[in-house]
Amino acid sequence: MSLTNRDIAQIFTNIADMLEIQGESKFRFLSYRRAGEVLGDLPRDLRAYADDNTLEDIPGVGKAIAEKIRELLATGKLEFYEKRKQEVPLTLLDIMRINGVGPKKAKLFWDSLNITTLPELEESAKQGKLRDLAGMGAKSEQKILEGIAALARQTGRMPIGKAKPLAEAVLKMLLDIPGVIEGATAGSLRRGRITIGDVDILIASDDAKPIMDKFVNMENVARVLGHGETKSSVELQNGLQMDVRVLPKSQWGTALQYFTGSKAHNVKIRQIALDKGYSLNESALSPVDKDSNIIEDAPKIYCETEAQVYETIGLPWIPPELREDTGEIEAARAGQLPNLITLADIRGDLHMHTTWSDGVLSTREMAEEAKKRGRKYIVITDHSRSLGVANGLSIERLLEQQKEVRQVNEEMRGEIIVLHGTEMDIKADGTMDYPDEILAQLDFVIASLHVSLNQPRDQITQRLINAINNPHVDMIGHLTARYVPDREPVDVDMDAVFEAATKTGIALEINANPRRLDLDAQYARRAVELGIPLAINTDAHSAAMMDEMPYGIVNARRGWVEARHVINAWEYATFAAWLKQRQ
DNA sequence: GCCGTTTTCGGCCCGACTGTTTTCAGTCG
Repeated sequence: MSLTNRDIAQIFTNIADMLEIQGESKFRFLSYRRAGEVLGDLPRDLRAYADDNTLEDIPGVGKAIAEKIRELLATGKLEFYEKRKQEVPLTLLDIMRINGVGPKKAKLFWDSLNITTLPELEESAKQGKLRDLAGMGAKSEQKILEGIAALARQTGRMPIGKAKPLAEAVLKMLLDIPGVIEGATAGSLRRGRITIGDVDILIASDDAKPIMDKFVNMENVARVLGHGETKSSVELQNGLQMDVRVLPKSQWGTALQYFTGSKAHNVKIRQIALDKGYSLNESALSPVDKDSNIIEDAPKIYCETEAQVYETIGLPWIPPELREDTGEIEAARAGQLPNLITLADIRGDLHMHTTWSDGVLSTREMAEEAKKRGRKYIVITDHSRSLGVANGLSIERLLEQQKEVRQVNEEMRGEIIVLHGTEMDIKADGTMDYPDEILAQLDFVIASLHVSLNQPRDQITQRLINAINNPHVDMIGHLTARYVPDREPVDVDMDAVFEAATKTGIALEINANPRRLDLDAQYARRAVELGIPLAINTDAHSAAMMDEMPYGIVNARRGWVEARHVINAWEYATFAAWLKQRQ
């Protein structure tokens, strides 16, 4: 079993934690942490970079880390890591997951009480052994017990589809407080990440106290983690952590920029600010001298908008979805930021289900709902015959359905165009679920993986390539079949899939369902680079799911996708012409 | 350990909050 990018990323993250516990140079362990962050989200397998000799082109990867990646790929092990594990127990890293416990505390417990695991720590806390340690007290001990209990409640990062509605409800409540001028969610939610670690809410107001008080007293709060004058943190009953910060409107731009992140993006932005003669923090840009010390009596620059912040340091405003330090700052400098797609660009929806298979609305109802949402054209794509659990259509029912779709299309002429297609299964043996002569009668054919998702990489890859090479298949649906957070993506050679897709001109889907968001952003970006057309579809099984399109848009924006890359952002005539030249 | 439109050496972001403290260290984002 070879190591995945995520396996390798985790090893570097662990090394970072270990080095931090050991009191290594800050910049050294930060380098490993950065490598861990970058490697988990790469569009290609590390092996491919190693084969191309381009490991060191990856930002955050230099000579030393590239060498370690090569060792891991070649041997499956890393001598450096094995040695560290001898020195720092791996279980000590679990202790650092407790809110309020960092490397210093972990080391303190280990050194003084020989604690290396969570259960040991819990036991010691219960026995009151922690309170007498240097810098500890009864209160800290209690917090550790609460933190351990919270850890058990948490199930890791929350899918954006769950976190976003919660965050927006809280934001709405806070916006109703008298004196509040403006409010927004920041952090990874604003950047549109697929999972959210905690929610950051910013409020512009001159009177923070009522906001702080209302926030920590919300009824779904399980635990108050902090309650300060301008900043408070709570843990909700479902385990989600939420932070609220209040600031004057005059500082809105710097604060929003600061708290949107990402950390890597901001580190670079602040460096650029320093080069321009300013120290940038969440409240202002402060002029500095040549030693980067703030000039006390020089006037600070306050920014009400983010655009002013970027402008002051000589850059155009960078959309939040791009702020991951994966080339957006260089692109901004060169005046080559992409013109990212927006929800308003979407004209069609090419993937949806009806009561013919496992949807809850009829063809006509889906068409009406799509029209309400401004779609100009849709494709009805129910499941194919082998997917019994989803009431997949036999060939007879498929052809019968076509008559109905044609009729609805006729009835709604001038309102919306309704096409007939299928979401066909790519079967476990790699064959397609309908014969070619049937597929030829459909307007649009999606091929998707739904079964035997645990097959080995070669088999999964071959199944996808078979579908891509079928001349009737127009798009691959939710390519990796992942489900956030409980189902991992299939094990697939994406380079091989992309290569096949490039040859046939097939489209790849960005499924907008917030549990899927598949293709993931880094793959969407790679598809754009390779000239592979994309489609952003809701895969709606109901009217409500049609409203999930914004999740797909945000994910596409994270992948640097522009409207011109997206076939269902095209005018119908353009889309139809594309379909025709495929046939 | 990484990185370079001043640098291949010498930098590397910054403030709020908490709990323990009589002035600050640790954690977090």
